[in-house]
Parts: sequence; C-alpha cells; structure tokens
Amino acid sequence: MANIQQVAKTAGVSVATVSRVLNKATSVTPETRLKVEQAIKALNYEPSMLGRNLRNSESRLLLVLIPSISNPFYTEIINGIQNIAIANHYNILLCETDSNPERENIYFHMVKNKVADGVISMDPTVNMQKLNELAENHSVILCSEYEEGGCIPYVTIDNELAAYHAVKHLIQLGMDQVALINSDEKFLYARQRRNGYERALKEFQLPIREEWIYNTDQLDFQHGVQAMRRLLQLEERPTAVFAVSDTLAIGALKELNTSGLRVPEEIAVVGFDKISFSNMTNPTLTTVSQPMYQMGCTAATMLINQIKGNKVESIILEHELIIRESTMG
Amino acid sequence: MANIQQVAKTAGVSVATVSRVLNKATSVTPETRLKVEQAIKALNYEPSMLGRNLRNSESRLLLVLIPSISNPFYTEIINGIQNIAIANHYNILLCETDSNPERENIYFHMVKNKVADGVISMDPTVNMQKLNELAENHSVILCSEYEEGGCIPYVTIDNELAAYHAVKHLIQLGMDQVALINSDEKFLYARQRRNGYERALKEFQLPIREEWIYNTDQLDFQHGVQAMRRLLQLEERPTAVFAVSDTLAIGALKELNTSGLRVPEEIAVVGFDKISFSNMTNPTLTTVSQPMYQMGCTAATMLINQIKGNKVESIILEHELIIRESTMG
DNA sequence: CTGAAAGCGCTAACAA
DNA sequence: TTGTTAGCGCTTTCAG
Repeated sequence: MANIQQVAKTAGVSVATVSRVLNKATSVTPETRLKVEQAIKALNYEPSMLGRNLRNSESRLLLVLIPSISNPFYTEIINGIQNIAIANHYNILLCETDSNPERENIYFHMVKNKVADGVISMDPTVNMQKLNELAENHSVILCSEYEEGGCIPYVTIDNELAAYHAVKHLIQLGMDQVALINSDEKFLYARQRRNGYERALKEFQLPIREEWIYNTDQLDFQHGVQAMRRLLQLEERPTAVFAVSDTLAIGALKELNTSGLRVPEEIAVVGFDKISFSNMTNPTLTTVSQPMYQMGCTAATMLINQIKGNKVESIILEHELIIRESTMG
Repeated sequence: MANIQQVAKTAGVSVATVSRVLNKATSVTPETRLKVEQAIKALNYEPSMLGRNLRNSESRLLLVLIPSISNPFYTEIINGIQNIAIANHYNILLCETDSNPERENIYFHMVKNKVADGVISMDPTVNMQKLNELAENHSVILCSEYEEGGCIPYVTIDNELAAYHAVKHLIQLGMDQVALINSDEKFLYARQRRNGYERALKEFQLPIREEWIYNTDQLDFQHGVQAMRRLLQLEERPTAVFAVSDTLAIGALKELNTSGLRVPEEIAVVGFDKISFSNMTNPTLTTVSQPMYQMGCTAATMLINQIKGNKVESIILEHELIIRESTMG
C-alpha cells in the first residue's frame, strides 16, 4: 500500500499538496490537482485511516452495542441507525457483547481511543457505572433501555404505559385472569412493564397473583415454552397471557398449541415488539409495536449531535397496540 | 485521556520505559515497574489503539461482513467466529452491508488501512472482483458463499448434495410433485441447490417442471408467502415444497395454513438452515442443518492462520437432514 | 536497566 | 498556490 509520501514524490509535489487534494479543502491549481490525482491512481493509493484518525482525533465510526444479534428486535433499529449514520458520513460497527463485560470493555476502549467517535448502547445488561464513566468524556446514547435519573441521553418508549395498554386490552376482552411472562426484573423495562401490568389489574379491581407472574432469565423461544408450561400446570389457569417479548409469546403460543388449547378462545396471548415472525405464527400474534426504525434514527441523530458538541435531550416515542388473531375471537 | 508522555512524566521515567511496562516485554526493575503502574493508575491511563496500531500495523480486529442481521442464519456462525477470535485475542466487528457496494467499500478500506487485520465475508452479493483485489495483499476468508475456482479460501457445505438429500427425502415419502422455492440464481448456492433438486428428480425419473420452480429475490418470510401463493394458483399443484431457506419455508407454511391445506398430508415442506424459529412453527419444520457454529469457528481459525502468514485450505463441512413434523405423517 | 530519538501516515500552521 | 515542518501516541532500535 502506497503512502502519501510516495504519491507526493510521484506527482512531484509535497505531501501537503497531496493532502489538500485529498481533502478538497484549500486551493490547488487544476494542473497540480491533476498531477496528484494521476499519481494517486497510478499508485492505487488510499489514505490511511489510522494516520488520519491519529491526526484528527476523529474516525467517523459509530459503535452500536447489542447483547445478541439473534434477537430480531434490534434489526429495524439498526436499520434506522445505519441510514442516519450514512447520511451524515458516518459508518457503524455492530458490537455483539453477549452481555459479557469484558467484551464491552474492549468496545468502550475503542471509543476512549478514538477508534470510534461515539456509541449507542442497546444492551440492557450494560455496566452502567462504566458507561457513565465513559460518558463523562465521550459521546454515548442509550437506546430502548436506559437509566432512570441517569445523565446519559436516551430514546425509548413508555414501557409502563405500553404494558398497561396491552393488559387492559386483554381485560376488556373479558379475560380477568391475566398472567405475565416477564424477563428478569433486574432490567428497568421489565420492572416498568410489570408496573403497567399491575396498574391495569388494579384499575379493574383484579387481584395480583404472584403465581401468574413468571420471570425468565432469557428472551428466546424456549424460555417462552417453559414459562407457558409452568403456567398451565397451575391449579387455576390464566385465561390470558401478556409476554414482554414476541419471542417469549411465540414460545408460549407453541406450548399452547402442543397442549391443544385454542388461542384466543381458551387463552389469549399478547406479545411485545412486533418482530416480523409475529405475523407468521398461527394464530398471528397481537403485540405492542415499538417504532423501532424511528428509534434507531433518533438515537443516531442524537449521537451525531452530541459528537458535534450539542446538548441533546432524551426522547420518549409512541407505541402502538397491534391487534391480531391471538386476541381476536 | 492521559497519554504515554504524561504517564512517563508522572512516574519520573521515559516513555520508552512506560511502553516496556505496558508490553511486559523487556526487563524493567520491579521498583520502576511499580512507579509506572502507579502513575498509570493515578492518571487512569489507557494506551491509544490508534498510536499503537499505526506503529505496529496491527489492530487485532476482525471484520465480519453480513448482508443483513435480520437473517437468523448468521447468528450461530457469528457465535463461532467470536469465540475463536476471543480465544486468540482478537475482536470482531460486525458489518452489515445491506448488499450495498459502497458500504462494502468502506469496510474493505478498513482492512487495507490496517484498522482491521482481516475479513470474513458471508455476503453472497459481495463484489468478488474487489474482494479478490483485497485478498491479494490482505487476509480474507469466505464463509458459506464462495467463488468456484477462486483463490480466496472458503468454508462451506456441499449445497448440491444437501439439496439432493432434502428432495430425495420428499420423493421417498411418496411425493412425486416437488416444487422448489429458490432464491435468485445469481448466487452460487442457489444454482447448486437447484442442481441438487434436479439431480434427485432425475434419479427418480421425475420431470423437471419450470412452473414448479419459483425464484424469489429476497429471503424473508413475506417472499415465502408470495412464492407459496403462486404455487397454489397453478393448475397442477405440487404435493411437496423444498425451500432453500427456513425463512422462505416458514412463509410457505404460513400461506398453506391460510389456505387451509394440511401439512404434511396435502403438502410436505422442507426448509434449509435450521434456524431457531423452525422449531416453533406448527407443524415444526423439516430442514437441512448446516453446522453453523462449526462453520464460524473454522472460518475464524482459517482467518487467524492466514493473518499469521500460513497458507490455508478451503474446507467443506457436513450437513444433516433434520426430519420434523412438516414431512412426518 | 533505562533514555533519547526516529518514525508509522497524516494534517495544518506557518512561511515563502 | 505550494512547501516545510511539527506533532497526533506509540514502539523500538541504539546508546549509555
């Protein structure tokens, strides 16, 4: 790989002039420019990001932290982030943390070292203390999951309200025995959605029964299957289930299917996220739609603004209840 | 962020000594080491990757190119890559290309510039010419999709044989009217799988009917729905369907469900990839299992070997037909 | 065992 | 308009 020196030599100019041509900045005569461009072509030269970044303290790279790419929830968000990034001449690098603090550290390190200009974290298990530390001197945005009262700007939805709407929908359908399949309540969104669930029950003077609340430690299908199986073993079965993710809800649906129970006649099911597969199940799944693409766009816009040195405010976006067959008689 | 100079000053030593402590290499007296370590702690210093990489021409970062994270097929592969990478003190960066040549270029650029040490491409739409160019001077491995007769090492399965097995399974079940839902045949794997399909038909003296071969230009659920809908409109309906991806097969299953056709009694379905969803459908999906985790591990091992300067050979891994409800009466 | 200094590739201030 | 040069943060020879 040729460097700027060799280009300068070939073109018979100084490195500064080559740099000027490269950055289209200050004035260069057309003839000089031509000479340089020819040299660049001849040597097949491409400027080194490393040298440039070291000099400029800028990489135009954005990091996106996700716990796992296997959760389809992130797909559309990343799409949004990517589009906004590209439009602003940034590129994104996806970092799968597997909720592993060591991996996280490496990525934080990249930001500290200007290998990347900023980071959007979507990992609910992220080490908040480390992230806050990072945020003191660097650009950080939280997407979807956030810290209450924290100082890192975030974009999210009102999880409590969304859960409330979902459960209220079930109750208004006449289901007064609503179970909750929640994830681990160490996550803020899980606590918020539980609050929404309880609020709806209280509003209709229904009892909150601990045995109808099941917490899973992961969000995959199998855990949904497990959870439903447990709920079906109870003496008094629920007549409706609200699961805090579509993946869990789909697992639950699968188990109901296996047990020969009819959905929604015998048990109604609501999920959360509106992943694409939720429309492929039988019956199709009623779910809470988060504006994922818009969330991604918003997060990216916020991050880029922050990198520019602007102060950015947290944003709460609207959700929507998508009613489909799993709650439609 | 403190730099090495400040650490040296604080510790009362030279930058060279700090560097020695950092790299645990040459001998430093315990006292000097201690002084330096204290200074590092006091200043909360972390070495700059940029400076280090520029100097060493090494980043210990690996790029993984995928067309889209929404395809669950990649999940396990990436897991394998990640684990091997970590074990060898590398980190991976996921690059979603959206099959967009410009994005690809940016990532290639990162490799050329030593921002990353090598790349594993899983993008079937990758610009092979550019990739070959890159491979002349840099480490590149192809995973899953590859170039016949090309010079970039790859890891893959025998797609032709796998398709042959899948279709033969359907025929041996008594289905002599087997349709194929294929992706665009500009992709090598699509051509290979079609060959396998045709080979199985020929072996049983069944005619190859063009109207039973449907090519989609994307691999998502909706395109599977579309494809199945078309096949069901034919005068003579197929009695079995082989789809080249589980996502397509699941879409097909959905459409069959909608049409009230029983699977597998009236139409049997086989997919490809064994994504986690494929076990959540009703009926569960018979599918061809690629050893995805192992593919990832192999690809990463090959790449790291190549970076070390070793010559690496392409590898073809074994597949397996997973028989489930969609072909079990 | 430790320090001084060169240099990785680039940009920008300053000079000409 | 163009060239010279310092310096971004680091590692590594070469001296001492």
